[in-house]
Amino acid sequence: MTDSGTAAPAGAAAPAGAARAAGRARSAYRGLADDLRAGLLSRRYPDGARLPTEAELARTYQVSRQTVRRAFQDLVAEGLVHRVPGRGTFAAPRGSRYLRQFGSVDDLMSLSVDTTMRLSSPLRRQIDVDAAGRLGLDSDVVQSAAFLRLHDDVPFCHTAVWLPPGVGETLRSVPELTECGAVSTVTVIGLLDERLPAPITDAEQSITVAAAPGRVAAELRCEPGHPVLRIDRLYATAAGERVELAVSHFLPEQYSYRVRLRRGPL
Amino acid sequence: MTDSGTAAPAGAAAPAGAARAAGRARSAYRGLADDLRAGLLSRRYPDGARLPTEAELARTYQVSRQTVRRAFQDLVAEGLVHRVPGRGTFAAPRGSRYLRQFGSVDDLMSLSVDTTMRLSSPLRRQIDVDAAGRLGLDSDVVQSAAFLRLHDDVPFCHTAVWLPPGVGETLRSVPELTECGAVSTVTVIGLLDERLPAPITDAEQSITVAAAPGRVAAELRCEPGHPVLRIDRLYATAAGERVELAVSHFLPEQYSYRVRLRRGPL
DNA sequence: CGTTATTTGTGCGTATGTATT
DNA sequence: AAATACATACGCACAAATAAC
Repeated sequence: MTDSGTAAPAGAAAPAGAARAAGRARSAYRGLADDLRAGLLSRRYPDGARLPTEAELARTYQVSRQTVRRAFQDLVAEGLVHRVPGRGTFAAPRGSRYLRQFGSVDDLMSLSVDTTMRLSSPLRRQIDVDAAGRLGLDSDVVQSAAFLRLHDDVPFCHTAVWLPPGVGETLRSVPELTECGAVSTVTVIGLLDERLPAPITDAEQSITVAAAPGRVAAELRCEPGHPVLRIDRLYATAAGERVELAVSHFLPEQYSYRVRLRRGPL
Repeated sequence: MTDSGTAAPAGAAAPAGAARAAGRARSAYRGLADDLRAGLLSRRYPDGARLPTEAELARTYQVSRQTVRRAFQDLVAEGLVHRVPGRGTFAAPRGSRYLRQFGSVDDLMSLSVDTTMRLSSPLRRQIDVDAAGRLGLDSDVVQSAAFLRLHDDVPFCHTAVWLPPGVGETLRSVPELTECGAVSTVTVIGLLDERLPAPITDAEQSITVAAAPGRVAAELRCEPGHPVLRIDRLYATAAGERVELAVSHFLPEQYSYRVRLRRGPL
């Protein structure tokens, strides 16, 4: 047999043929990719393990080989598998465990899994030429807030955020950002992603060393001028609209930044 | 007309029909992706500009619409374009200019575009339990070297590298790594990529702040203990074989690390 | 050594769905 | 309502790499 193929000269595209009990539909290839991703992250496919072939998956999932290929394209792009012609598809080493899976925007959003944030300066209107410039605004008006991030009640990071006025308005009713001292596990970027019409797809980071400014040092309980890791992040939508500038100072004694990089073409 | 399509019931795959004067072939969709990528990086498509439609590209490049789609899939994965159903395909903002295009392994290889490296400690066999452990070796034997990276003859980074013995052997005949004081524009990772059988596809980074160790400080001409940006990089092949550990100390006054992050699924 | 079977890679045609204009 | 444009899905043919024989 050449491909898979029962007969069906032209597949009706229908929501996606196969079963789908609860959740929303998604597409066939995404569903398959989700399944495989789960297997990879859960170590059901250990490091280096060979995954089923395209033909096998096409049979068991009752989809065409092309659909299987489409699913694998995403997994390759995510660095979860690598493929070798004539040999097969293999689970990429090191699934997750103690290592941050991959430097992605979603990672930044889920930073809060085992940390909490405590608001130290509530969201309010402000004039800031520099921040407005970096956000690409015409005027100098921004909205800004500041908070600490804690791990086991110990502060390890101070973050200040600046938002375009319109974007800040959408967060006006969020108590986590308006009541001084509020403790929560939200992230600003997570809140924005739920409220903005366009999803946040890009983040630009700049990482360097800085001397802790007075106020930051006071809140982090270190001496002013103590060397800290400074990370600036500028978030944007796919269309390039900049929606948040965040400047964080991390205590290096308690934090190191990890990323995993992949190669471009394949 | 539904798709593109002249007739040709079953396309002969042939090297790829169209023109190709000099270089090696590649595939049709990669060639198209290369062309579009060049146009995007060169600002021929400015920020937010709308690119030709799938149908248009299929016509002008004499390929099927599927092939155009395949090319766009890569560009989307690279974050160079974003697509909106019913509207079109758009150049992602901020092509390159003063900003490092994207945090990828290739970036690290081409770090040397406007910098030079000067060998301060030639490649030689050595015992190092820690490095061997991080490289996943059974024995404690490694090969190691150290060098400075210069910009305008000013050192801004000190790097030490450790290699598994077998990997180090492949670099034995490279004068840039064996003659003390040698000045060049190579990168260790670039040299390895040319010589190893398997390509290097992964790099894992850890970034933190450190006090400059004595020897590093002396070579960077700063006081010992000066706060510096420390970046550890562990390179591996797709199969997970670790081939190089590099520990770099950057003078933060002259260097900041920039990365651009993209969102996972789309 | 070549032959063959397996497995992924490339290219194309087609049909249909959905979002936007 | 219609046209445009991207998204999904399927099928097919052949190429190229790999491994087993």
